[in-house]
Amino acid sequence: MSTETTNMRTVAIRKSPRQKRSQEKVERILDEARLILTEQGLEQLTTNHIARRSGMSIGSIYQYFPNKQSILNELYLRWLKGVRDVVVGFDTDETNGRNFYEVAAELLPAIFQAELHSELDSRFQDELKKGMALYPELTEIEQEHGDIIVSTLSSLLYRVGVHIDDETRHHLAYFLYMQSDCLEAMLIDTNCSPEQAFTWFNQAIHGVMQNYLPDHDE
Amino acid sequence: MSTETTNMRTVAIRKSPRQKRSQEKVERILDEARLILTEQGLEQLTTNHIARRSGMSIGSIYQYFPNKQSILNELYLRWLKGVRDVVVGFDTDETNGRNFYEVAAELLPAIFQAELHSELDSRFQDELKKGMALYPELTEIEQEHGDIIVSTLSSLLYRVGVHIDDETRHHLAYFLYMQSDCLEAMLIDTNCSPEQAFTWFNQAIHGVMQNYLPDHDE
Amino acid sequence: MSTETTNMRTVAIRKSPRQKRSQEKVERILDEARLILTEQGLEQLTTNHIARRSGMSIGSIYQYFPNKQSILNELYLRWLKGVRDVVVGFDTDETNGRNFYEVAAELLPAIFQAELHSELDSRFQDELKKGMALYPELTEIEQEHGDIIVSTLSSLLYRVGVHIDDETRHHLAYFLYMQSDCLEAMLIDTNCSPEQAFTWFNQAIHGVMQNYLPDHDE
Amino acid sequence: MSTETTNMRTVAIRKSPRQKRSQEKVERILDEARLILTEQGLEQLTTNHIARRSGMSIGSIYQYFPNKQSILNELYLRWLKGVRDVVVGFDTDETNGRNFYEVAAELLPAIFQAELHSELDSRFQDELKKGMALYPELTEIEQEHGDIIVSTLSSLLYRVGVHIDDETRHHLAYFLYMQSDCLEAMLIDTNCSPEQAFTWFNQAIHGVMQNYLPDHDE
DNA sequence: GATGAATGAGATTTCATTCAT
DNA sequence: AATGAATGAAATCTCATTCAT
Repeated sequence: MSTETTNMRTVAIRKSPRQKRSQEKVERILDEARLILTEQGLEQLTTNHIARRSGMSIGSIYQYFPNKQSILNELYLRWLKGVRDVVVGFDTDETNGRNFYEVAAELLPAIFQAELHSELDSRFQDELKKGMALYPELTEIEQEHGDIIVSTLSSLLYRVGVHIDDETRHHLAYFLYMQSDCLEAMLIDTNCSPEQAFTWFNQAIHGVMQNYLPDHDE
Repeated sequence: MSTETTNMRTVAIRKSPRQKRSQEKVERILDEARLILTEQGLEQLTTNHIARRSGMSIGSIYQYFPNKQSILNELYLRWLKGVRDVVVGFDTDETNGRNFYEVAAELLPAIFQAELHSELDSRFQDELKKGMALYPELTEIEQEHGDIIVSTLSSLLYRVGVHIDDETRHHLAYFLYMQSDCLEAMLIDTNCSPEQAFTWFNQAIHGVMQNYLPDHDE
Repeated sequence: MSTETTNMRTVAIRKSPRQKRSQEKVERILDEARLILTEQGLEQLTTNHIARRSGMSIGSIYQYFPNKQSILNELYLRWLKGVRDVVVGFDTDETNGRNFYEVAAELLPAIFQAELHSELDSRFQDELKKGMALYPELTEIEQEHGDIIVSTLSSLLYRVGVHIDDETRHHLAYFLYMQSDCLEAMLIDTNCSPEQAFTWFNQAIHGVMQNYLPDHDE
Repeated sequence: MSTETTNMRTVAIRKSPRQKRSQEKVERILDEARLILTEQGLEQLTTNHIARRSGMSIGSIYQYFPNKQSILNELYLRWLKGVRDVVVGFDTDETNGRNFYEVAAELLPAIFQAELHSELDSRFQDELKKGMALYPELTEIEQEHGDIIVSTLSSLLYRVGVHIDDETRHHLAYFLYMQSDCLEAMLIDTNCSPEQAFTWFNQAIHGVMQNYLPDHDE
């Protein structure tokens, strides 16, 4: 009965919440779950707890979500979507031929903002990641998400003039994705000034990218 | 009831195991716990399970560890110590005045090797991360660990000639620490060749460090 | 707290469904319940399930039945009625003075046929028995049913000439009822040929009845 | 998710109760379960209920039985064993060549006594049978049991001189098994005198068996 | 010191039934 | 009459921890 063999459960939201009332309830559940995660951590995220705090009955929770994990799932999906939308938003013809460093200078802060609206969200994100460790399904979701991000970044690289073989470009995109992750960690975990951080990461990225870009610098 | 204050339990090992027998028991418990974690996952890591597999009684476990969490704690501490030792091992007078890039070229692979000895260890590490999801104390341990690593790297930076103000050097050390993390993720998650990855990360590090290092390159 | 007094709930059908529409709804509920029982088993027989499948609201179900149990009750009553009707159908003046063995030779197969119309019904019957396991009231219904059958058989015995004291005749009727049960079990559980089974049971019945019947055989 | 597909669970007793203490606990649990079944019926047989009534903690129940069903299982197994032992006890060379009716006259009351020690046991038996309807595993147990009984009876028939083909003799054994069941039902459900009942069933059996037995009667 | 039986809080989930709309 | 969202009691089972022996 190792984790790998956990039988796949349905984790989709139960009712397609067309009606406003239903939608509100779903939101209330998710909001409360997010608050518990942020304030008390994953261990305290029990179904009873969510019900009590959101002023609903435990039965109501199960009217909207088939099981506890699906709540975590939904939170995670929404979280990732925010980030993905930002990146995908840049993947248009308008980016074609633009200067990479300019695009990066816009993209990085945008991603950063999408991920972290507030300090609270950083705790929330941590707890979500913990949830990922526990529920393999969440990891799958993240992998898909990561694939999309990296593919999009790869496409972006092409648009700004990186015309190398697909595989290397893909790896390069992954490298950049990682850098944005690191930047985020640095801003969260240390009191380093954003300017300093941005400068360093730009230099780091520049150190690699200068070999792949046309000579915009001159 | 924020997580930090939730459990103020004692998680240190119970008896300073001076006697050889005691020490052996502690090791047996930890070994068995590691095996269960690696072979069967965190879900199967129950105190009863550990007791049965290690041929001891459940009561004996509690003679040496105040609670289950402290076992995970100890495992995690030892794991981190391995990595830390590598870094700290470079923090000697012998490093004074050495070329940074040379040191980095030795340090990065060493860290990488310390973290992942084998495939088994990667499973073990995953399960430890799950443990972190459930026991906030483990997260604290990791933070302390990170602090030590970063401090040591900062000290290393000084030794190789980065004589800037302490805070900035500390941040710079953090930046380097993150880069080693990224490198690891890249090698695990993609099929990028190690050479390629090492090249990129060296270039990235170089992009930043060249501004802080004396001109060794010439 | 003996079982008999545990639930003194109303289990009768709620409204005397004079109106055609109401009657139709009652039938729809019962039909759907029977289908669920046959196709999916007692575990899936939930009020929500019945409501969804019959295209009605859960509230409507409770308009026509005071509780879930009363639905099972009604199904069971109808089922038993089928068998009872067969037996009662023989309890008319036309049977007066007929040869017992002739009557028995008609009655036994008729009962058998009434109980088991098809394979589906055997599943349905099984699931009803599960229901009996959970709802003691169903057992009471079966007892009443048995009483009626036995009384009717007793009356039949009188009609064919068994003019012994009432109590003994009642017991004799019970004996015959049991024999039909055994015959059924034998035909279901073994691959014994119906002819063989009928022969044996006729011989068994004959062994007892010959002492109570006028000498038709000669 | 019909009953048939219920995944087979372990239903064996958990600890081989070598120690006296353990054995006593197992007995206490089973005794209390039997009492609940007899006094309150299958619906009231919950794990919490058993724990409370037996003055043990719910955890203790699960120390000795892996799940609720296994308790019912054990009760059923023990019950059946009593009956089986009686029948099998007759299946020795000493029975060879004995008069069938004599053997039957000893066997039937013996079976009857083994099944029903008291009035209470009849209710207990009823509830066990209900349990059978709910838990398919119990049905399997009963089928095996029935097979053993019938095979043994078939062997007995051979010993007393019924030398017909195996299949028919097997069916005949089944017929006799059913008759003992009926007799039991009659004595439980009606106030018919045991003498009367035994007489009838002997006559019934005689009606069939006279065709298969050597002429002991003369 | 060692044992392991006993404990019981607590987690997830179901589903009959109610009642405001 | 009809609806179906809301309720919450109740059921099964786990497992960290204690403590009498």
